[in-house]
This record gives sequence, C-alpha cells and structure tokens, in this order.
Amino acid sequence: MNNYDPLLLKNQLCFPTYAVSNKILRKYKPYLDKLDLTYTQYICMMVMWEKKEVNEKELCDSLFLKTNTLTPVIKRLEEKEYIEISKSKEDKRNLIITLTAKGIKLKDEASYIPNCIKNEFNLTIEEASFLYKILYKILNDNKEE
Amino acid sequence: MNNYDPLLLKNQLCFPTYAVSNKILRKYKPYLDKLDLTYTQYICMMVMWEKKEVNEKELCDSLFLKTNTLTPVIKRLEEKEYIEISKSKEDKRNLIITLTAKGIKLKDEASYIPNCIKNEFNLTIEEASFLYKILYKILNDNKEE
DNA sequence: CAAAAATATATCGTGTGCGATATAATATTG
DNA sequence: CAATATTATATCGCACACGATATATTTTTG
Repeated sequence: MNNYDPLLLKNQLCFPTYAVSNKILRKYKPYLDKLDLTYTQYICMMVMWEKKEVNEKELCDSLFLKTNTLTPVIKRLEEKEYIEISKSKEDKRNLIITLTAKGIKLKDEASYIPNCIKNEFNLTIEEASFLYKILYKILNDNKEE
Repeated sequence: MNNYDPLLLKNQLCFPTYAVSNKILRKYKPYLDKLDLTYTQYICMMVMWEKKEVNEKELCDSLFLKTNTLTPVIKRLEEKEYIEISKSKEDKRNLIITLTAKGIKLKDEASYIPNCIKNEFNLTIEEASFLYKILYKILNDNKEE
C-alpha cells in the first residue's frame, strides 16, 4: 500500500526551492539590466553599501559563496569603478575591497528595485516572514559540514 | 524614526532563497557525481522516470526552464544513453524524448539519494510542508507575466 | 626558530541559466 | 490559398557556481 515515490518531482522539496530561485533571478534581470548589474554583482554591492570596506573572505561569508565565484565578480565591479581592490598591509593574504563614491551613488539608483520585486510576488506578510525564518534556519544549519 | 533599509541583505527575502538553492545544489553534488549526473540532468531524469516519454516543451514546462537551457542537457543525457531523441511525425517541430532501458535502470541507482539529502537538513515535517506549499504558491503564480 | 599546518586568494575546466535571435514547421486569417 | 502569426526548437555569448588545484603568506608547533 506504500506508493510514495521520493523520486517524483512533486515529492521533492529541493526542486521547488531551485525553481523559485531561478524565477526570482529572472524577475530581477530586467531591473538589474538597467543598472548593468548581474544579481551576484548586486548582492555584492548590497554588502558593500552596508559595510563600506570588507575583505574578500567577509564578502564570501556574507553571501555563502567562495572565492572561485566572487574573484571574477569583484574584478568586474572594480572595472565599473564601484569598488577598489587592494592588498592589506597587516596581512598580505587579505584582499581589501572598498566602496567608491560612484559605488555609493549606485545605491540611490538601485533603491527602487526592492519594492518593484516585492510587487511581483503575491505573498502575505505571514508567509514572507515564515519563509524568511525557515530559509535562514537552513542557511545557518551547518549539520555535517 | 524609519530606519528600515530594503537594500540591506538581511532585509531581503530573495537572497536567502538564492543562497539556500545554492546550498542544496552543493549538498547534492557528491551524490550525483557518483552517478555522473548534474542536478539539472537529475531533475530531467525525474521527469523521464515519471512520464517515460515527453516532448521538449513538456520537459521545459515541468522544470520551469527553457529550451536554451535544456537542449544541451538532453543532448548530454542522450550521449549517456539514458534517453533517446527523435522528431515527432505528427508535428515535425516537436522533439520526442524517450526513456531507455539504461535510463530506467538508473532510477534504482538514484533511489537512495532523496533520503540522504533529507538527512542533511534539520526540518520538521511542519516546516517542510509549509515551505513546500509556499514555494509552489510562488511557482504557480503568474502575476504580470 | 625551522618544519608543518592553516589561511586567503587565484586559476582552471565544466555545465548550467539567461535574453536575444534565428529557423523551420504549423496554424490562422483575410 | 497565400500572407501572416504562432509555435517548437536551436544557437549564441555571457556570467556565474562549482570542486579541484596551486600559490603565497601567516600561524602553530615541536
């Protein structure tokens, strides 16, 4: 009597997470295109707007990504002059990333985006806050790492 | 008194969705590597295990992806002989994708994966089922499309 | 204080995911 | 029934994300 098949797409929890993430990125794209930013560049800038100065490790930790992903991204942001990159004098392994004046200005141009995105989705406050809570529970759970 | 900044990473709902999706894909990778499958190939195979035969459009719709992503993926699955690709006779635009015997066998080899993945995450039944519900609400909501 | 371990970053190859665009086949419409 | 629109798929270039690996620097340890 046990017909439950865990390999059915509709019985998966991972798949809708992946599909929703893709859908969100597609929603962002037209807005970010106007600023000539990718989503990954955008979330890097969010960290920079908040911290003003970080090393690459801190940036990686904030975004749950690694240097093999972010090194090329911060190079592109440097080319666009939103950040500056330098080596730390105290610890020459560290890369110091600093927000530029142009980078600060970019925040104003991006400020309308969150509200636009919010309007693209029909979630109640309760749904949004539960979703937020559970996602961070997953993110901060380092079971078997 | 309004200090709420929507451009703070921690005030975003999109970011943890994206980060959790990445985290899930990283969890899958070692298991899927053993089968020489990527996650995208894996979810294609899930559709194939269920439907046995689909056209590319149905596959795209099932996975919320487009042909520019899936055409190369199904070519790789064909090279691995898990599926066969042919043109429909009734409508020559349609690509018919058929599960092979080798593809059917692969399901047995993959059957242990869902339980392994479940054990990597500490969610209660209630959390998982709420998360599932809300993710599909987002996926099936075609507001302004 | 020298050898070993740990840390921070860089580089490489692979496979997505994306919008834009092209093409061929079918359906619709005047 | 021919012109037009729609549909299904393919191709292109770009920017991730990923594990594996390499390198330089700092810290730890015997």
